[in-house]
Amino acid sequence: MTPTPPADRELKRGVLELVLLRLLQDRPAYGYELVSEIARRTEGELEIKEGTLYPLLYRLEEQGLVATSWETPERGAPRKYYRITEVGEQAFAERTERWRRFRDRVDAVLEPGAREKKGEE
Amino acid sequence: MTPTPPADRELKRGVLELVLLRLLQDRPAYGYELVSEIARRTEGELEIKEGTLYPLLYRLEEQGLVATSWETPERGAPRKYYRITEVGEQAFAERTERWRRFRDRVDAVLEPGAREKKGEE
DNA sequence: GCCATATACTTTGCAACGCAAGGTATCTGG
DNA sequence: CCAGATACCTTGCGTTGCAAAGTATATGGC
Repeated sequence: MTPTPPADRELKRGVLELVLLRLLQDRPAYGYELVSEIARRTEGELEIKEGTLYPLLYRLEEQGLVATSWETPERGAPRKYYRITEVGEQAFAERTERWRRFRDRVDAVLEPGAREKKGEE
Repeated sequence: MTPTPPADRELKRGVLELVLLRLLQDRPAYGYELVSEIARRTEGELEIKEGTLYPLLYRLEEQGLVATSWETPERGAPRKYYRITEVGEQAFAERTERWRRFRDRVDAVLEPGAREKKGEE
């Protein structure tokens, strides 16, 4: 018996990058921090594991949407900070638009009262 | 060279089954018909190919969410009709709820004005 | 000093699923 | 008879979330 059916796995695909870019818009952050930050900001709905986050960040970096820099705090292990780039901002805008269109289309289909409304009956 | 990077591909995952169940709520339909029906009802946003649809339908059938029956029209090739089951109706309700929660969480994070609103500043 | 624990990053291998590409069979029209 | 539309099915691949395991540094208790 799963505490809360984590069947949402597939739902996350396609929005995780978008969500990450959004978080980095507020301020640069390091990976380990983002794991809990995502869970908090999405109220656990999009909780991800390290095995998901790091490859995801590498992809964003490859695409030039984020840039990195190592920083060594007074105490604790070194951190790799990620910040959003200009290109990343543009990508964020585009992908947000895409998400909204997608979301609206799905909602329109799900709408119980929709039922064709094409005119004919 | 992909004409338009099908980045939306990943977005579809997780909602396609839901959308299919929704369409079958209106009336039973056969596979080939659903390909164009989905495109029409979602204004092309969730357009899918046969290579996607059929395996998807098999999965739904395995899960007992839809049932099938062959029908041979007066003219044309035989058709395999899919209709939603009782279990399918329940699954639809649950998954719709899940979609709404997911959608709202994503929207809440994207919201430009959100910026923490935790109380502290 | 040593070891458990927490922090922080990385990698490997697996499974799910959309899709391109190809295949089969039936019917219709020229 | 054959081209094309209809309708269904299958194989193989790429992407990506995740479990699991590994590395390294710092801290506190003994």
